[in-house]
Amino acid sequence: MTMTQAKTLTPPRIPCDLCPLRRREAFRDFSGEELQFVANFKFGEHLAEPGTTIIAEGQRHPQLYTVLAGWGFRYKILEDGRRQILNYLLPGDLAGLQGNLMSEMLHSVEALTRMSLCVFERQRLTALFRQHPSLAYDLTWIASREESMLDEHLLSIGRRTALERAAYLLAFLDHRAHVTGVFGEEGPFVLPLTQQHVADTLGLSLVHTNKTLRKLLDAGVLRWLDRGSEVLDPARLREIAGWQPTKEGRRPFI
Amino acid sequence: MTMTQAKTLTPPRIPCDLCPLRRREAFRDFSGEELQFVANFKFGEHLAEPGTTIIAEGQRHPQLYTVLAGWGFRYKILEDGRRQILNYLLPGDLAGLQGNLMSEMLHSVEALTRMSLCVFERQRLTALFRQHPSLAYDLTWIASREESMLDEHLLSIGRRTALERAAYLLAFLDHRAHVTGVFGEEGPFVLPLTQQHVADTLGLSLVHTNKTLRKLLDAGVLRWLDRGSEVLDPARLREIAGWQPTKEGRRPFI
DNA sequence: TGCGGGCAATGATCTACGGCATTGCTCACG
DNA sequence: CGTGAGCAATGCCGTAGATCATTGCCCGCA
Repeated sequence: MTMTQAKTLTPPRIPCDLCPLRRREAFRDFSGEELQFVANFKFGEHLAEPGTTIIAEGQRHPQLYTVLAGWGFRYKILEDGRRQILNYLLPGDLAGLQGNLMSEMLHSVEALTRMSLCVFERQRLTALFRQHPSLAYDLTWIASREESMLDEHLLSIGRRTALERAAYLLAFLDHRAHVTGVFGEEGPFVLPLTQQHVADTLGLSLVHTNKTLRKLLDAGVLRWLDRGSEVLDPARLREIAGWQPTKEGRRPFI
Repeated sequence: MTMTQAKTLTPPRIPCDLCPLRRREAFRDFSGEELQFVANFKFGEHLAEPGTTIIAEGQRHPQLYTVLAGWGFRYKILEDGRRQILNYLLPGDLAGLQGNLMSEMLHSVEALTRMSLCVFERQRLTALFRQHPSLAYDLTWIASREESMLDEHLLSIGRRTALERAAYLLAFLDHRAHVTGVFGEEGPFVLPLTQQHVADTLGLSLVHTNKTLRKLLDAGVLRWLDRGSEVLDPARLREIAGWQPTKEGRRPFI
């Protein structure tokens, strides 16, 4: 068994009342009662190394995850190997809700950086719905938020040019990364994607992605590092993309 | 005021216990108690003529809809008018849940054929969550199902060729139409899309869509009518698309 | 010390798809 | 009865983006 396949499921180490997400401005805090329930709901923690598969398409997967730290992504593949990245997972995001609530997973999830995840049991979802309507509501809210992101991605892939798409993706990720606080306080503010990830998200070939990114680099709105990029001029990037982030207030998480 | 802009909101005419969806095989029935709540939850009915806008992007929209009959679609547009159709609405589908639960709509909804919709008030959603966990669960289930459809669309637009995409779309719609029973008992089994709709769904130009469809017509898997098409060979179509519908049991609706 | 694998850069060619323009049909409407 | 709008079909040409191939760099590992 190689290092990257190692599965780590430890009992809760960070108690929920010290959950790092609670302190962040972007997130809504729990009421005392909710906190108590969630703490009990929490089943363990999972540490995922970069490149590790967290959820595999086609398998039954009895757990749900909330991202505590790090970057991941969801994807699907065609039989011949063509891969489409559907969305990225950042702190506060829920993984495993997508697709029929209880049956086989319809997509895979992989860690982009080292991630830590909060693990819940799917089974206990019904208890959550029965006992905590406010949390159930949050869950629906989260699902509907994911949907609206997918809507935007669909618009982007379907109707934007390669340059606009690339700008959109990076603007989108950079914005989300700042809001959720994955970067940490002081940076560096690096989006940890390879060009292959970008290509698989945009529905472009690797070569063409490289050439498209080059235009953004030459325009000085972006810097490419090894295995990642840094947005230098978010405003310009959004302008190229024809996209603006929608202001949101504090959002819920589970 | 022209005919196509007319808005019709009538009080409930079909009582919920006679709801046509309840009789269909694809849908789960309510318990007596649930039925009573939903009947009370129901605010009215809405009749939409073809081409009519039901929900407009950017507006606050205090209602939710469940499709009772007919076809509709959700879409977004870029500032310069490029349009992307995100998904289609068929009987049993919920419209208006996507996007942040309570704020401005992030997409538009338009009727493709004459539609009848069941109208609910968003505000009363909290009561639903408080009083009927099972229905709340269904709501989340529905949202997560919509997500998985979007995932598939994203895969399709991002990674399939024009021919595969077209085959996928038609196979997908044909399958869903049969399952939900929009076609009625005896047909005709016509997907009521223009080639412009197909193009805007697939992220292709109108001309190229026409040429791509032509290949499917020539192969005999499809028949094109005025303002619509009929799938002649579903199996072949799925094969071309590299897609199979996933078996589902009875699904909930609200 | 050399070797292979992951990542990025870039040139050369090919093709899938977009954009433009025209035609023809049907149907609604004055 | 004529006119115009919506929909589909199709030919021509240009281009965005795919595919193939090569190079270079860095790093982990034998």
